[in-house]
Amino acid sequence: MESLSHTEENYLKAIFKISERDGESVSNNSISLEMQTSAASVTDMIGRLSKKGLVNYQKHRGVSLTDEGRQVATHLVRKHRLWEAFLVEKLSFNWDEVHEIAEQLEHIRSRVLVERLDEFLGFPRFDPHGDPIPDADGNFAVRKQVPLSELTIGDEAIVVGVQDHASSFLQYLDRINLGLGARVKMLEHFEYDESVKIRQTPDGELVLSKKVSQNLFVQKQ
Amino acid sequence: MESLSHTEENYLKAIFKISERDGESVSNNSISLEMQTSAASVTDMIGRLSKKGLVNYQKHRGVSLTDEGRQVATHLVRKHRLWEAFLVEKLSFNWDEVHEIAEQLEHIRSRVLVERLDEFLGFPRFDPHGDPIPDADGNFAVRKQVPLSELTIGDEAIVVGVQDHASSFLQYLDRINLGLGARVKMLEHFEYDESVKIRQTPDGELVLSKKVSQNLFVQKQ
DNA sequence: AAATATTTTTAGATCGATCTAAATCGTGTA
DNA sequence: TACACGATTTAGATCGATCTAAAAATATTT
Repeated sequence: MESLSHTEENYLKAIFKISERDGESVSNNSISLEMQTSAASVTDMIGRLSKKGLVNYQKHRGVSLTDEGRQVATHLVRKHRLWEAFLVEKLSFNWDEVHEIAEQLEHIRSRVLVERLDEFLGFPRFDPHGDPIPDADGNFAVRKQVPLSELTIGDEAIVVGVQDHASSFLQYLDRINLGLGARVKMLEHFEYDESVKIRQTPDGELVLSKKVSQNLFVQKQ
Repeated sequence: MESLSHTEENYLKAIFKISERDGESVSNNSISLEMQTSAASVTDMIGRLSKKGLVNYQKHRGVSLTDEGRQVATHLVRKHRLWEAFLVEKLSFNWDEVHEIAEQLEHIRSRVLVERLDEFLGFPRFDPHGDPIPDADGNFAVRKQVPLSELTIGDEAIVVGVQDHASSFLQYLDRINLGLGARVKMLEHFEYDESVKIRQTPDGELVLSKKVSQNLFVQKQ
């Protein structure tokens, strides 16, 4: 396999991401949205990826990853998340600062580098945002997590991830001192605006908006 | 300054390298040789770099880096060598395995990443091959080093660098256990083939070919 | 089902990076 | 000095990645 361009890799990653969210078959439109590019460019690139056996494609029928395409995509996700872990754990970056840099680092080509990095980091299973780091075979750890908004009164849980990765959200969480690993207990749902009140043990009580509570993943205790 | 393509960066690095070796003004030919590309491509790229103010150029007159071009080039060298140090010091790569990977990593764009990496490595002043790592302002440490071949009988010295970076040379040095930091004493010059005999303290005596002794840098004690 | 809207593809262009082949420039030597 | 050779530039093409505008296909709505 001749090696892929950064662009081709980015398309594969986008298709992977969309099909995780919306199902196997992905529309041209959703790709052009995700990639911030024109539909015409997508059609063009899909043709090239199809010729290389990385996606299944018939005109007007949507596109899906082949096994090989999925493997490339998950390896990119693996690299991206390992680099994010490196930046946060070793170079003291904050979790809202690492995406852009990892977006570049994920294209570095060296199988042994990735495995050495994994080892250097102590084989982390989740990245700084709580997203699972796939293993070398592309398998993702699964965790029974739910949005914090879905806890019922009295439930106790631990914050394990975020749905939204926007800097502004991550910085907000820093500001209220609610990060991964925080222990929380659901105290109250307010019907009016669907906000919730929680107790963060041991700190104190917090009211979180609907948007915030839906974008935090927790694992029930 | 809009950011440069990898290709543009590679040209700047090549021009920097050649002008370090052969003097300020660099010929199209030497660039095409260094970059393994056609003379026509070089003319084309030189035009673009010139338009961006990174090189001084007049037709048929050779090319030289502007201050800005030199700054870009030294920053690339800085990144390359810091990443090499990282790969060897932190990820246990051997010194003959890191060039290719650093060649990719040097293009990662993030000023703060470079400074954090430098700090993480403890502000190393030399890379795993003994080459100086320029500081953030592009200044290179200078060291009064000479090729081992130039030592006179009785001179004692420490191996501080290599001229040739070829894997085969580095692996040969590993094989004979002569690495950076080795203490050596010049014992004898053989006129016949210009090989030399040295004592490596405390290990023992070694005969090195002309080629090897010319490609090892030492610092007299 | 027909009309309308949306999505996708095609056509045709541009731009960066590259090539080969041909033309031109510059220099050292006969 | 003029010629010839090597170095450099120009001309013209290709390829990947992108765009806009127009055409075609599909989906939705009345």
